[in-house]
Formats: sequence, structure tokens, C-alpha cells
Amino acid sequence: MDYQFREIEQKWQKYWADNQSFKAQANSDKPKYYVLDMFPYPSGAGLHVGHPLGYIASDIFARYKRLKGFNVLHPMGYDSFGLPAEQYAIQTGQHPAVTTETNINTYRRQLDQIGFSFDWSREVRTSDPAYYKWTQWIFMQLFNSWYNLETDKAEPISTLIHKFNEAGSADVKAACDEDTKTFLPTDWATFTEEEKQEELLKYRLTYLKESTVNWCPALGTVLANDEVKDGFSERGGFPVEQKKMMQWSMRITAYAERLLQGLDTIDWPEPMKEMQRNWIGKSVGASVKFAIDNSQLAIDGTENSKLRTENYIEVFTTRVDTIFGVSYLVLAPEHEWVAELTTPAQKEEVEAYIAQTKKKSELDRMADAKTVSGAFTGTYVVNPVSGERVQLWIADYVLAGYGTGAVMGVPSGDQRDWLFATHFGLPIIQILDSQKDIDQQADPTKEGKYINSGFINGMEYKEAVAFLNQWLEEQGVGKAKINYRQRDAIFGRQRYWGEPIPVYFKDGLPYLLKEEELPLLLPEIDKYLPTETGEPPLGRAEGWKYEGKYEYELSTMPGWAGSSWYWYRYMDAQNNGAFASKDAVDYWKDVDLYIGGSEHATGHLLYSRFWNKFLKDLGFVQEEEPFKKLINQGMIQGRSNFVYRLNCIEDGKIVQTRFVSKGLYEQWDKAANLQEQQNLLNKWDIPFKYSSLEFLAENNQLVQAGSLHVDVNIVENDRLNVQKFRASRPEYSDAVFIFEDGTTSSPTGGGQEGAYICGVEVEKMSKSKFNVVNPDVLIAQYGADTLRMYEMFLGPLEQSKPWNTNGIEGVFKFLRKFWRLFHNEAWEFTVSDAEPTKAELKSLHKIIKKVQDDIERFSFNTSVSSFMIAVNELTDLKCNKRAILQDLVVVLAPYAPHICEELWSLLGNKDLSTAQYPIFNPNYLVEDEFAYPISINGKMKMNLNLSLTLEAKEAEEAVLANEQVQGFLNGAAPKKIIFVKGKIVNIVV
RNA sequence: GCUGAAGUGGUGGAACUGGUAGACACGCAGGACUUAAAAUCCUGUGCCCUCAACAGGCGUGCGGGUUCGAUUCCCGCCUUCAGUACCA
Repeated sequence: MDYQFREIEQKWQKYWADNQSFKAQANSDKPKYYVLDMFPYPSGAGLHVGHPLGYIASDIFARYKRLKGFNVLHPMGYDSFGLPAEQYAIQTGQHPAVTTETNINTYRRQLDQIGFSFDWSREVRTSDPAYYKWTQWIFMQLFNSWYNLETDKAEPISTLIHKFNEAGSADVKAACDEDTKTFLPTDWATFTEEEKQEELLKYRLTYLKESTVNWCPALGTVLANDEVKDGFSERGGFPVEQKKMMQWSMRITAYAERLLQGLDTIDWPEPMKEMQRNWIGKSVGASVKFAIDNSQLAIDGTENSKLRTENYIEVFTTRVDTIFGVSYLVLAPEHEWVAELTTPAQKEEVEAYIAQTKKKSELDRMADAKTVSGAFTGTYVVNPVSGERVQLWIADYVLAGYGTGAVMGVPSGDQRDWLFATHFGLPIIQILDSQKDIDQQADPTKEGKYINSGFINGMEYKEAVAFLNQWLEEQGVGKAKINYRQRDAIFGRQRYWGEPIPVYFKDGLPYLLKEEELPLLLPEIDKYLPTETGEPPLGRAEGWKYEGKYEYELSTMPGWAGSSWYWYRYMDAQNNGAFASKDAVDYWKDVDLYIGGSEHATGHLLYSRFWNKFLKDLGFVQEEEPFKKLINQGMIQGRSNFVYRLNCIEDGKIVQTRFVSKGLYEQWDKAANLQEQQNLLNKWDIPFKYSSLEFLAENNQLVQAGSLHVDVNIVENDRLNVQKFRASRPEYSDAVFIFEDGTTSSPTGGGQEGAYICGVEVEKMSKSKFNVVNPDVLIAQYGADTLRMYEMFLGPLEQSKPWNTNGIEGVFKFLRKFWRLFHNEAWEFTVSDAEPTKAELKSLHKIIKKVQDDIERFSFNTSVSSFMIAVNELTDLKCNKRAILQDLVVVLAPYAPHICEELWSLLGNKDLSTAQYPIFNPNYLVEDEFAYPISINGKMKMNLNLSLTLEAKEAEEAVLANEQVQGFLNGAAPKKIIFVKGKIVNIVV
């Protein structure tokens, strides 16, 4: 029989499901291997065409590892809480659980027909109460923990309470809020329960914190940064304002250093690690306090108690050694003290500057890096090392969110400060004797000895930094400090479709539910909108109170909650007594290979590492890092096709329309004047005549040329299917085409159709650009095995590329050719038991090695080519020998599992998933001759067969003795001969 | 601006450690089969010069360098894509 992919694929997909062929064993003598994909959000649009790319790669790897004798865990599930379902619910009133279920079913059907070897018995869904029970449980562990900087790990809150009881707060070294109290054990004993809870909250790893959010009053909801455009909501265009709100936060900053250090221990792409490093943003420096000289300021009248008691501005600097070169200080315009620190005389200027800053979007600020702007507050501050008074400015190059929102300006050492000082006429002080040309630009050198620098004069960089840090600390005006850019992560959404936070409030303080009360189920509500008073949707749930009287937390968890631990649930997905049993976690430990997109670099992948480290600190898991090896799959872009239309217009009415092929359109585009256009119209038999060929003449005639997106599904290899195009829309039913060769086709004309070539552009994949290709269509046409191999054939996995089905035919032909190896002319299955020849064995062992090497380095595209070469060779050798083909089936199986399983069974075997990968034997590849490329002065001229046993001297003689070589030398005497055994001979003349 | 990745025929791409650039596939052209088309099979296909063969020249974004030899290593520049934070 010919290759019947539909039948074969359905047959084996059913067999695998019925036999649970890919179920991972709970415990096994085999070594474990855990292959994980980033699970999808089940959107209504179905499986995105980019998704299968990574899934196919991981599936090949998983199948390969099974053949190599590993106990493989390869699961799949759904990140099923999320905004789109909620948005749909708001519009239709349909419960998000219902639409989510429908979408999941679509995904499952699509995944199944690609033939993935997932262990579906371990499927997880983040929106399933049996799953989110454990997400809530982890939240409770975080609430019940604090970060002890002495042991450098998270500990139960009870150890902190113990410390408070024994020694008070003085010796506690913790990652905590800034406003913790200092107290003695005797004080702690007198605290009321509320006071204790309030204090403990400042230490917990998840805690309530006032944060600024994008509040949209019209929508009654909080928006993410990317939902806000220029101060208006992206959806609807309503005004958005900054609003302070109590929000749950996660103290991820406690783990900043470990998150950074851990990167050196994992096998991830370097760009990915770099992104996380930059995100964490460690800088080593010092914090320094500049006293406010308030002799001319009426600060005493300020409401701001912090400002009144502190009366200094703290800056963070990475170059504390340049402190004697400070000639001004700058605050971010958004800094909370700006109003109080502005003198009446400067008030107008400062307010105008702030107003101007607010108008600029963040993008504007970035693009405009060269313009210098700022405003003087009128206030002076005192440099703690020199006692000098310097001016306090505000400027938008200082960001409120980083460090303390205040910067010291050192114009001689920092180019940005130099520009600022030059622009506003502030002094530029040289501080190192090696600084050059500082009247031209800043010189950030650390070389040389300090000058104009008081007590560090004459010192060098290292000495000065150490000395200053110590001095500042002794004087109580500063200290060495490490700063991280990363901030604590907000952990709450004012939305419905997410995990409820297992917390209730008593007297304004949060308390956890009891563990046995989990899961806290999402209550039913009438509408998925905020309440009239602006409470989150959960505020609508009637009678939803803890023990009937206490208010529950009304926000839900953010999208990343459920995905920050899911790989553990797969280890033991059905467990009701724990997020996963200790046995399961001890056995599977961590993910050996994780494949997914790089867009998750600073979100999911960072949060997951954070939770993993936390779970390890509490002894629930084994490994410090969850994902040992990570591979990024490239983004799949859309590849749009265009048709070109000429509209001939007379008196504002279209009198003729032609769709012209790409080449003709380009000719038209080049036509310089009406005469040339008229020539083309005549050439293409378009009945339209300009009454005048003068460009500027009064003319009510016009030929309008333009391009239109055309659905890529009716285009093959950039050639338009004209019939399908006419059928696609009523207004195209009588479309007239002019083909690439200039011939015309009209719907009534009939006859032979020429080639209509479409234009091409790479764009984002989207419905509106008609460039979305559904995997279902390709599977129906070519089968899953072809789709799998074609997606790999497209190019390196990690590279982004446009989706393009132009070459899929070649892969399909390959599979048919492969099938043919096992069949005779009449398509009858025929294999021989004859002894294989040397050439056949060589072909086989070449591919065994090649594929093995390729898979280990994730180069799937190159193995597809190699398979084609192997099958071409064996076809040429007319090889139908079992001894060769049986091993070839196993090698190809991870890529094209259905056809291989069928052939495997036709060969009389059972269950390809339990087969063994063939052992590579290098002896079959040993050659005794090699066709050496002979080059002269590095230019390849000819090949010459030489025995591989020849050493340099003999080879040189043999080469020079050759007549053809002498012909190329043309009498010239070789100066030197380079001989690389098995590689090349190069004659230098 | 900064960071990262990439630039090779008409197209996707290959060349793994500095050693025959363009494997494999698509497309295109020609041929076989067919009444015809589709499918299939065969041959050719980087560019230039040449009627053609032989031979030759040029060729991996651009300009230099190292080397017997560079797509690969070094320096400078250009373009595209992604990320981003004027980060003190």
C-alpha cells in the first residue's frame, strides 16, 4: 500500500492512548529524565502556530531519551487562569470556567493529532481547585516565613518570634520593611496581639504594602503598564491615574543575591542569563547622607514627619571615591520631598518643570537622552566629607524608582553629570591627577591619585573606597551598600479569574485560613465586574465571609502564581495530601530540559526560581535551581502575501480593475510618466486610454495602484490559486488577472491559467493580516509526521523565523520515499534478510551518529537533512534489508513516530517506545582512501585520491608526481606544501 | 543610548575544532510518461565572461588585518530583529 498517513496516524495515536505508552514510571531502575514545555494559556483562538515548534523539539528529545533507556517524564497541562477568559466573561456573562474548558478541549484535540508523547495522566490545570489548593498552600508558607540574613535562608516565622522573645529586635538580621521597630524582649511581651501581628507583617515573605497602581476610574479597575498608553487605557481610551493601594507583595528582593549567583550554576542561553542579571541589577557602592541646609527653608512647618526627623537626603553611588568632586545633588522630579524642599522663589520654576516632565512619556524621555533639563529647588545640601554647600536640583534623568531617587552630581567623572553641569554653569572639580581634558568631557578613570579631595588626597582608588566607607560609617553619615534594581513583586490582581488569596481580615490585619480549610474556592458572582464602590469583583459574592463574619481578601493572585511551581505538581499530580509526595520530589528532583520562549525571561522564569529556592529553604524540595537546562525556541513570525490591484478611474468611478502579478506591478511602479503607463496598459490589453498624456493636465482620469493582503492559505509557493481567490469573496468573483507572462484571465475565459505571483512581507502573525496558518490544515493535507519534520526542517530551533509552508512538499516526499524503501513496485511490504553490504552499513551508521550528535546539541534541522541523505543513498543502493531498515526506523522514530511505529510493527515488532537506540559502530565509517582537495595558494583546483595511510612526505611526492597537478603548477616551483592528513593539500608557489 | 542575537544563491538553510562555500529541500528551466492535466521520474541550476565545452574571474553585509588557507579568529563600520533601565 502507498503511504496512508491518515490511517496510520489515527491508528497509532489510539494505540498509544489505549496502552498509556508514555506513562512515566513512579520509580524505576532507569535513570530519570524530565523534559518540560512551558504550558500554554488555552486561548479561544486555538493552539498558536508557534507553540508546536517547541513542543515538537521537546517531544523528539523525550522520545529519544526513552530509546536511550531513560525513565522520561514528559507532561503537559494548562495555565488556565487569565485575563482573556475573564474579558470574554464580562462581555458574554459566560463563566470563565466554561470557556476555559471548551478551549482546553480544542487544545487537547490539536495536541493529540500532532502525536506528542505526553503522559496525560499527569495533566494539570492551574484553575482546578485541586491544583490551586496547593498554590494557596505555598502562599501560606510564604506568609508564615521570614528571611534570616544570618543563615541566608527563609525560616518559619516562629524562629523570628523566638528571637523577639529572647533578645528583642536588635540582633535580628532580616530582609524586611524599612520601618521596623527597635524593641527589647520586655517590650515585645507588652505588645498587644495586633501590635505583634503588625510588626511581624513587616518581616513576612508575603506582606501588605502600599503600592502605586494604574487606576482607571471609568473601568473601575487596575491596569498593567502595557495596558496604559500615554495616560489612557488601551481599551476604551479612558483616563488613568496613579493611585496608592494596599497590595500583597512578595519579598523576592530577599533572594536577589541567590538568584544572581544561581545563574552561574545552570545551563541556560547566555542572553537569557544576562537579561536576568540586568533585571536583578546589582551594583556595589555606598549610601551617603547629605544634610539639608535649611537655614533659608521653613521645613519646620512641614507635615512630613520623616523629613522633619531625618533632615538629610540619602544618595546611592557606585563611585564613593569621587565624593569630593560633587558639585550638586539631583532629586527625581517625582521624589516625595520636592515640594517641601523648594524655596518660595523657585516654586514656579520647579512646578513648571514637574508639569513638563509628566507630559513626557517614558519613551520620549529615553529617545531624548541628549537634551539636558532640570530645575534648581533653591535649597542647599551639605557634603558630609568636605562640609561644602552644594545646590539641590531636580531633573528627569533621575528615576524615583531606583536607589533612593537621589543622585550626587560629579561632573568631572560622569558624562551625564558633566553635560548637566556645563549646561547650568555648575562647577567641575578635578579629583584625580590622571583625569584628562575635563573641560571637554568627563573622564571616568579610576587611575591615578586623588587631588582636591581632602583627607583622601594622594590615595589610589581601592584604598580611597575602603577608607571612605569606613569613615562614613564611623561618622554615621553613610556606609558601603549593595543596591539591587529589582523590587519586590506585587502579588495581587483586582480580578475574578485567579486564585483566591487564603486570607481574611480581623481588625484591619490579615490572618491566614487554617490549612484544612483549603482550597478556598472562587465564589460565584453575578457579574465579572468591579463593585459600584470600586471593590474587586469578589466583593460581589454574597455572604462570602470567613466564619460568616470576617472579610476575605478580595483580590486574587496574579497570572504567575500558578506557573511558579507547576513542574512539581507533574511529579505527583493526583496527590491530595501534599503538593507532591516527598518520594516523588526526591526521585524526579528537577527539570532536566525546559523548552520555551525567551519572553518569559524576567517574569515566569525569575518567579519560578524564587519560589523554588523558598521551597528548598523550608525543606520541601531538593534542588536550589528548578530548571537545569533551558532552550529558547525562536518566535514564529507571520509571512504575508499580497495581490496588486490596478483601478482605472474615470470621473471618480472605477471603470476597469485588474489584478496584476508581482513582476508586472513592479514594472508599473517604475513607469515614470503617463506615456509609459499607457504603454503598459496597451501591452496588458487593458481597455483604458488617457485622454491626455500630460501629467499636470486637467484630467479626471487616474490609474490607482495598490496592494492588498491575501489569505496565505490560498497561496502556494507565492503563487495565487486564482479559483480560490475568486471564490473567497463575492466582490472578487469576476476578478480579472494578468499573469506574470502578461496573459489575461477572466472568470468566463476558461482555458489554461498562468502564474499569478504574490508579493511577500514578514509581519506579526495576525488574523487581520491573513497570514495565520492553522496546524490542523497542514495535518489534514500532509499528516502529523510531515508537520513535525517540516517544523524542524525550517531552521535552527532558537532562531526566530517567519512561518512559511513553501518547502513542506519536500518533507512529505521524503517520508514517502522512506516508506518506499520497505515496499516493492506494487507497494507490497517486502524486506530481505540478506547480509548488508559495506556501503549500506556505512549509510546507516553515519545517520546513527549524526542524529545522536544533533539531538544532543538541539540541532534538529540538520538531522532532517541527514535523514533525506540517508534515504537517498539507500534508495540508490536499492536496499531493503531488515538489518539496515530496522535500525533506521528506530533512529527516525522520535521525529516521525507514526510512520515508524507502523513500519516497526510491519517488521514484526511490538511497541517502538520500548525499543533501544542502535549502537554506533565507528568501524563502518573507516575509509582507506580520501579524495584530497588540492589547492594552490589556498584556491581549490582539483581532487586527488590518496591512501589515508600516507604521511606528509609520501603524500607530497604523490601530489607533485601527478600530471594534472603539474599542469596547474605550470612549471612554477612549489615553495611550500601544507599537508593536513585527511583534510587538505595546499601548494604555495 | 545600552545589552543580546543575526546578516551566506531566487527562497529556507548547511558547512560541528581555521581546511573542497552553497549539503539537503523549495522554486525555476528542460526532458520522460500522458490525448491532456495532476502525480511520478530523470537532467540542469551562485553570479559574470563565452555560441558552447574547456578554461578563467568574482563571490558568505561593508572596509581592513592575522594565516599557507577565513562564512569561521581580530579591529572598525553598516543594516535588521529582540530586550531594556538616562541605573547614579
